[in-house]
Parts: sequence; structure tokens; C-alpha cells
Amino acid sequence: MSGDTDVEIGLSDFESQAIEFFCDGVKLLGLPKSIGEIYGLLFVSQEALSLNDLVKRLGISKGSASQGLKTLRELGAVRESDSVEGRKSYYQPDVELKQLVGGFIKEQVRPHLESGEGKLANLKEMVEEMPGDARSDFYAGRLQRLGQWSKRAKVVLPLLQKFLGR
Amino acid sequence: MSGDTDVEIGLSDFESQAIEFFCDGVKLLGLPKSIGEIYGLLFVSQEALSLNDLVKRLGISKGSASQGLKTLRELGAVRESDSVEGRKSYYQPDVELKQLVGGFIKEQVRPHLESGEGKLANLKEMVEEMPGDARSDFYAGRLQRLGQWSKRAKVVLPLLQKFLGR
DNA sequence: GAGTTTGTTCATTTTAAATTGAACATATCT
DNA sequence: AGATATGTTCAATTTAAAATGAACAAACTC
Repeated sequence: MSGDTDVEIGLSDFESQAIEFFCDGVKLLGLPKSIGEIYGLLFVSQEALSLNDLVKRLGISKGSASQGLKTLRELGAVRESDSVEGRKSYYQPDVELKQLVGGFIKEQVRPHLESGEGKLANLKEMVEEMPGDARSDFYAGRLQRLGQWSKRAKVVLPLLQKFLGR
Repeated sequence: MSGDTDVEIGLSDFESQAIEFFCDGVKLLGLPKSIGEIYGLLFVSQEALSLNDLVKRLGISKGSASQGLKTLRELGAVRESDSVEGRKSYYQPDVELKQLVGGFIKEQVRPHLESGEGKLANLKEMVEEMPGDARSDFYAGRLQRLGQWSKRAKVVLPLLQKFLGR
């Protein structure tokens, strides 16, 4: 079979600008531009798009598109549309802010927080092994504060999600 | 005069690990490592430190230190200690989570949100100039959703700050 | 089963960002 | 004033991150 659907090549003015909007957004989150491009194009497309659609319309490499889609799926920001026709997959954006934020927190923020807690624990051990003088007291105080930070963050994140949903 | 205070050269094990902790943190926020190093060292120092102290102890360049301190001051994460002795300035960290988050939101997040709103307005204009068909209706719907996102964010940010303070 | 389509992986290249360091300005001291 | 100390700026370099594209694997087609 000839294969490809009749997707336009190149981007309309509207599409380009919308995509740029998302590129800015993901940069703020520390994600690569290509992810903004992919999500952005999906966001302004009525029909689900295949990997090859993305490659052709955005003019990015297959590698970028594949990797970007993988990240977006892990974040829960994109899902395969279930119209199974052959092996080819088509992708759609999740447009619920709550879900998007939730995925980002789960995949990007929580892991950092957790590894941070580990490091904090290490530091506390180091201080306990110090001779108990003014300096070690100062360190202990600082570490206590860091512990507060981390606790606060863990309380606030779910709250944040709750506020964003509905 | 000979000039320099008797700051150690090099970093203790404890200091290095604490600094690493902060480097991870600022990376999550999309800030350069040097900023984590500077803030980290100030955070675990009982005495205020001068620019030159930072250069020597961290082994970074004067340029980095100056630029990093500037950013940290703008964020409100660091302030000059007011012991005026000659021209030399000494710096101390602000260790209140509320202030830190507030500064970050004000300096890094809000500007992005605002420029985003501008771009959204542009996109809305573009849609209004389109012939009113199914496609433009779809676009209008999407843009409305983006407007919701942006509104939510503006409501949540101050709330977030409030929850983090105390 | 040969040929095609679809998608992933990963070594290399490219691009963007951070760091350096030298030149400069500005204040301080004697 | 001259000499020294402090701090900023910015072009050049270094470093880290992202994009590419070719090789590969897997699934479907005829």
C-alpha cells in the first residue's frame, strides 16, 4: 500500500506559533524543545498523528520523535489512540492540566526529592560523627531546616495537584 | 594590608556533599550549577563570605562568582551582610523557604507566564480572523483550554507561597 | 520467505548554555 | 598621586545536552 495519510507538509502560521508557545513552556520545565514541538503539534491537531507524521510535519529526526514520544508517554502527556490498523500507532495529547502536572511531579520532581532525602540522611550521619562543638551544632540546625523544606515539599505537591484538578 | 580573612582553602567532606545537594536542587529549577555551589557554600557557612572567599574555596572564576551572586541577589536568595568594612561585601543566604520560593516565582515563573499570555492573545486573534468552520472551532476550544491553564497557574502560585510560609 | 513499513537505540554531530579570564571601572589606602 | 583591592562585563572557550542518522529489530504484507 502507498502508506501515508494525506497530512500537510510544513506548518501553518497558527500551528507554528502554537508550537512555539509549548516550546517556551517545556523549557521552563527543563525539558528539550523537541518535546514541546511534538506535544504542541498534537495539541493543535484534530486527528491523532503517527510518528512519521511528526517527523514530516515538524522536520525533526525519527530519533528525536521516537525519544520525545517515549518521554511524553512516560509523563502521561500523550497516549496511543486505540484505532488499531496494522502496527502503526497514532498519538493524542492528554489535555487535562491535572494529569499533566501529576505526571510531571511523579516522573520529574519526586525522584529528585527522594534522592535528595537520601543525601540529607548521609549528611546527618556525618554531623553525628563530628565532635559536638559549636560548628556541628550549626550544621545540625541547617540540616534540620533542609529537612523541613523537604517535608513541606512533600505535603504541598499533592495539594497542588488537587487544586489544579477542577 | 595583607587583606584576606583566614578562610580555609578547599572544602571539607561535609561541605562538598552539602554543596552537591544544592547543585542537584538548582538543576531541577533549571539554574546553573555554579549558583548551587555558591548558595550551598553560603548555606553551610557560619560566617558571611566575600566574593573572593567564594572564588577561592569553590575554585570557580571571579566572573562566575560575580554573575552567580547577582542572580542570587535578584532571586532574593542571598543578601549582603551589613558589616561595612571598606568596600568589600559579605554575603549571607536567605534560608526561609517561603522567601526563596517567592523569589523564584517572581523572577523566573511569572515572566514566562506573562509572555505566554501575550502569545495566547495573538493566537486568539489569528483564530478570529479564520473562516468560521469546524477547524477554527476546534482551535478556539483548544485556546480556551490554554487560557484555563494559565488562569489556574496564576491562582495557584500565590496559594503555594502561602502554604510554604509557616 | 523476501520485501516493506514501523519503531528503537545509540555513537556521532550539532547546538545551546555556562564558565573562564582578561580588560575595564571604581573605590580604598598610604 | 600611585598602588592595591574589589567587583563587573563580555568575547572566547569549554562543557553539557539535545538532535541526528545509520544500524538494527520486530511486525506486517504479499
